Amino acid sequence: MDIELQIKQAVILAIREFYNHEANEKSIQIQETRKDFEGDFTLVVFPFLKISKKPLEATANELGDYLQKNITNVVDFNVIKGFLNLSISKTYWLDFLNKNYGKENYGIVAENKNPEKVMVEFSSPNTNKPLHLGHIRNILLGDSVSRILAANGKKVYKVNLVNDRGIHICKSMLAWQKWGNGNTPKNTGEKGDKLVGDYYIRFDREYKKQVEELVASGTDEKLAKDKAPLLIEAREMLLKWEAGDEGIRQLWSTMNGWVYAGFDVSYKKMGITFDKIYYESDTYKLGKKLVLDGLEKSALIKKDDGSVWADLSKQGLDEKILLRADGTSVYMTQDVGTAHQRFSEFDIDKHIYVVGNEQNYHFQVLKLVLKKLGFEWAEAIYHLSYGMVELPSGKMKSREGTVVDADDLVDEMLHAAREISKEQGKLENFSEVEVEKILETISLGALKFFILKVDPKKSMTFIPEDSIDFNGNTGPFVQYSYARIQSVFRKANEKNVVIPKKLSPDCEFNTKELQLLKTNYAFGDIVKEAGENLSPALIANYVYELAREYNQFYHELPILVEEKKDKRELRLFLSEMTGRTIKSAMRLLGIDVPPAM
RNA sequence: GGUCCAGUAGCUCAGUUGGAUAGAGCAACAGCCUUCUAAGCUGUAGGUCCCAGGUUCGAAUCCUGGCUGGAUCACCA
Repeated sequence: MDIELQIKQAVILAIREFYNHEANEKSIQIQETRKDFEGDFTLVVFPFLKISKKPLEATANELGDYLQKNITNVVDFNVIKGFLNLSISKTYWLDFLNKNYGKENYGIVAENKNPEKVMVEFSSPNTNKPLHLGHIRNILLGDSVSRILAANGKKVYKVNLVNDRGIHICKSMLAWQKWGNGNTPKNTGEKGDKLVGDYYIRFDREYKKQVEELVASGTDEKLAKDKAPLLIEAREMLLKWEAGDEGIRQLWSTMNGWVYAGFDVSYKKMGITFDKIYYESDTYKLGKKLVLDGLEKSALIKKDDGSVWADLSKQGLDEKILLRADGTSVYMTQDVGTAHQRFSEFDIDKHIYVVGNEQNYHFQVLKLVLKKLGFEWAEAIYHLSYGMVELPSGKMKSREGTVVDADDLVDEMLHAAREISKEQGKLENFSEVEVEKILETISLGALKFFILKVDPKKSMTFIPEDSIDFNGNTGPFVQYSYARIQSVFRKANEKNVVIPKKLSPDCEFNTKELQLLKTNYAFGDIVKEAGENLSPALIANYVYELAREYNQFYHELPILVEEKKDKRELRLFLSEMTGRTIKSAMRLLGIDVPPAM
């Protein structure tokens, strides 16, 4: 049984016996002992003083005594202030090692027989411009969260909802019609999403020019923005699209096709896949029927002009429109529809939306509307909200060209990895194919780790130089530690050192070995907790700690030199455990594992 | 103005849900390559945890009030 649980139960018994009192679980706090003190686990004694009616020292000693006598694995204790530090026997830790040694995926739960089904929606790009750094944060979070959920035994569906319709697409289409000269990705060699994005920018430029001209000729600015000829044309195009105009539809699907080809390249570069891709052009009419049903049940209200609203004033919000006066639907209506469709189609138990925090209000409302409509799964939707990615120079603005393009960024990371490796002569003994593979692994690992280590809900600053740095709290450092561990085994093998299947019971630890062991011990809990909090950052920061412990440890303790046999075996054991834990953690983050360099 | 989120070292970030003397990396300084990979390790320096109250054995963490920054408050998606 888990030692922490064992201690907890013993404490309950002790309190019942000594003080004739039923302690509630929550008052019993057991934590890992801080490094500077002796012991493995610490019981906080303060909460029991009122019950024991005895001085601090006496209470702590009494409890410590009881635990030592009643739990075989508690071999010693000491009391410092209100903290009871318990030392756990070496046998317990050895058992832990021996038990988990054979597990290839230590800390990861296999898929249950009857798993909870979770859908994760992420990426969700518009088809009028290429992916940028903001999308990268979204994509990496979505991918990583999916992996963490899967590692907790859930069945995960990764889905993408492409926003392929609307006025913004029409702007790109119109600009291409006017100034495109028949350019295609094929005849220009340009990536499709970039090509289309260029025309979106072109539209904006020409549109601004028109607005300026109108203002110069005396038109009110607000009016000018609304009445610029280009915008009117784009609106007309959208109407035609909605009416199913064949020519427009043709152009639309051609240009979107270019964009998808471009996106595929970007996703592939990042190693991202989806189980299903939804298109808004297929789903934008969904939800209308559900809203009308809700109206019938009087869950919603109809105004004089015929528009339909949800009244959320009781929940502290205002009213939200769901159907316009002309009966057409809005974004919210659509989301109600797609959610309903997904819950019935996939029979999912939970739906996670990875969407930026600018939509916090939207998802708050969505949940309330679903509840109003009477769907019992309304509580099962979760908005994984994340903050913006800013640059040292400030915010990214796509129209002002200050965005960091996703492909460019990945390429730059690769370039930096190449330069640094060349400079240090790290990859001299590898073939060209191997070198390319390693560089890709490292540069992508650096990017992913840099993004994921930050708490999702916080906005973050992306510093290009720091992201490319391979020292310190970075992906390459974690990969490096793993590679070193692999190297230990390779060298051991060369020297015919056999790694035993089981450690002998008289194997001794020193403090550093114990530290590393305890860090490994925590991994399973971290995975579980990260799943509950939907936080890859937790894993990232943890695995960095582990890699650091490892590096400090092995720096001082050569393994393969002459020393007592069981000591050597213990270290090989620890290496392998640590290696597996690091590898598992990297996989949860979506970071590739490098070979032993 | 209403609502939500954030504020921790010069910079970028952790801080295990209220515990012991608040931690890393970067940048600065001083060291460590015949040992397994120096993409590393050791040390020095660096803190009003935004401010003020409150809750209690105990607060970076919880509550209240302020300050600063961000998001949002569309018949856009």
